[in-house]
Amino acid sequence: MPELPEVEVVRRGLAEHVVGRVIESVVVTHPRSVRRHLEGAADLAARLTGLRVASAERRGKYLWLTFDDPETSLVVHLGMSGQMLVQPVDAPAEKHAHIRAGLDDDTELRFVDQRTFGGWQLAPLLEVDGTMVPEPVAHIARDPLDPLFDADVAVKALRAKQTEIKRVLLDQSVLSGVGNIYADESLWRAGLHGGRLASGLSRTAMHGLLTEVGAVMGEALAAGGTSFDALYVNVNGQSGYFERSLAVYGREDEPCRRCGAAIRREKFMNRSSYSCPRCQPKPAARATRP
DNA sequence: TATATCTCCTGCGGGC
DNA sequence: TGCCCGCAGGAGATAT
Repeated sequence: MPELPEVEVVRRGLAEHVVGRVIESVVVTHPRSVRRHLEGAADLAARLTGLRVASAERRGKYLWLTFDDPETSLVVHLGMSGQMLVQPVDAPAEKHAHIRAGLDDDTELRFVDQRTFGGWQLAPLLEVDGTMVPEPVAHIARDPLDPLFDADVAVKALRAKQTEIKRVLLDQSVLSGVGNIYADESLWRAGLHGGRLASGLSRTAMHGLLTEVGAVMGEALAAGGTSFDALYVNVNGQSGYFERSLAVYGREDEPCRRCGAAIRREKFMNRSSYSCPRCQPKPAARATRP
């Protein structure tokens, strides 16, 4: 499941292998992968063809390519299972390769997506808070690895929410880049249960939590990301190693690495949450939702 | 307006 | 062996 570190690994790969290349052809074989491009697959293919890639950018979990045509950007979201692979043009197509863009160096940029939650779309660039971003990314907050990330602003936005802190961590319009895995890891490091009310945390506690979010993401990025299966890989098809460093996610009934208590798994927002019952005590019932 | 819930999708594993 | 069901979860749509 690609979160910020995994997406950044992919962005770096695109910067190395795709920037400077000219797109010579585009073939879309699964319409759902371009469902957010309302003008349709043929329009996307026609407008991409002939463009030279100028840069690979990222905010949170969104990726985009810019081109020598400053009016256009290609926005990519990997969803749960999306991959951006750079392969020799004659390499066998992957089972779920839904978009193939031929480049001018006899390679292909392929969008492979088993669960089809991700996709490509073309969008104009807008200036938001002093930074040019594609229109679909305009509502996404800066992420903790953004050089212009302001922790004080983020703490204020997080504490303004009258709901559980984990729900707010997953809200990309408040703080971007955090998904289910790193939310659980950050909360464990901060010693906070995800059911705590965001507005009930002190500034100091929220700053501490943000510090842990940045730390866990930085460590994951250094390890090349987290991988549970073949669904997350970089542009060369290689997996990361951070899974080995996860303290709580996916470790139900295993001992907490801090206190030894058995890690618990709970349902939250129709997905699993992992925490330590001793290090992360549940808040009073009034502030907890099942 | 803010918050909560539903829906999309596919492959895997477990149970029968 | 084959079928059914639950699970995984990002984010937009819809409901409250």
